[in-house]
Amino acid sequence: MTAPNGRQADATGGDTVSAVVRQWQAVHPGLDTGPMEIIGRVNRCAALLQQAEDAPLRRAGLSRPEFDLLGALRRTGHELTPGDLARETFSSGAAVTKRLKQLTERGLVERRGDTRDRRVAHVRLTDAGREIVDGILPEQLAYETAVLSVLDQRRQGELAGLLGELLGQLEGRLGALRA
Amino acid sequence: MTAPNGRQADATGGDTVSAVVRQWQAVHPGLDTGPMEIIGRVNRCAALLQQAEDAPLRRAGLSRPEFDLLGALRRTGHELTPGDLARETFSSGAAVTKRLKQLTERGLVERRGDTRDRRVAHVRLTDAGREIVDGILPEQLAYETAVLSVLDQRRQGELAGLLGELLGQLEGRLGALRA
DNA sequence: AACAGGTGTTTTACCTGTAAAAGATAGCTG
DNA sequence: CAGCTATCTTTTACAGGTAAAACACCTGTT
Repeated sequence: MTAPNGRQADATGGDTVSAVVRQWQAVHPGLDTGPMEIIGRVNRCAALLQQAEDAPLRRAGLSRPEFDLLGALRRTGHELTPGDLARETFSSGAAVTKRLKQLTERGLVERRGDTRDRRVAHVRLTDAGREIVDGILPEQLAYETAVLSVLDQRRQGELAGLLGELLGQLEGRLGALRA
Repeated sequence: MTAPNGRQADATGGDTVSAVVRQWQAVHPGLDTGPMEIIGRVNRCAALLQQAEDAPLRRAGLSRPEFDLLGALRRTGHELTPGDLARETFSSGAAVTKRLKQLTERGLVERRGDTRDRRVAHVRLTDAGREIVDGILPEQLAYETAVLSVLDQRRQGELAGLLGELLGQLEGRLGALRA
């Protein structure tokens, strides 16, 4: 039970999180460690997936946040303001400013000022920008498909569904809880 | 369908990820967006949960990485070297060094050199360190329980199980895929 | 018209993480 | 035992994010 070297054992106890949970149980018996089994795993999956995920992006010299920004422009299909991009990519305005600076220098996006309201800028993909997104996306998705293929199709569907429910609820209520 | 303001609609389409997927489908019809529905959601859930999760920690003036480090010491129950801590918390050695510096200054951990091998250090919790972990952990878990309660018990179990399977596979194979 | 307050964006100062190199030490090998 | 290589940890240089302040500009009010 006390997994000697940190090596994994069977199905439900095969990840590092369950080993951590076992350790906590030994130190604080009876502790309700239920949340860890979800939150701990979500965090760890996110970390591992991002690491793996970045491989195809790196080849194009893009970080994931940069790709997210370009992707937002591509999938909406129209110009977005820096503020829109911040909302769309869930990052701060300041972060968007910095990324836009670099992406503009690399010629992947262009900006123009609004004619009516001179505070706002409109950002759009250049041809090079659109090409790079369209080139990477399929590779990216293929790579992700390969990574996820460790789970059979049915489980992938279940997982996607459950995560969607959780995320929908969190997005709706988190503001409420935080207040 | 094109959700006007970014507001969510029904059950399976209620999160931002499904809105993003719909946008991609409109631009690249037929694209296999399956992976996004898992990976995108995992990433976004992780981001939201961490944000929410930190609330009880902040009251104790700890960041999550700091708490993870202290937690590793607490749950293993014995001294760990910086290298052990890096492995245990999935962070780089350099990051551990920095965190240890701060935690030592705050009197939450102590270090002593190894007598045999003078390269290695051994880190342990001080009484104050142990108390802070034991004080926060229940609050932390209670908070997480509340956040997750948007999902009923059965779904939480299913989700934990699926994530465990995925994580177990990823931890086992990711090294292999990366090679 | 002047201004008060609000909004969109950028700047500043700072904090934390990383990769790569440096530093220090162990332990094998000829 | 001198030297080589491997290991553990820290340092350095730097990239990238954030919060808060600063800017620039709009808009409704008086």
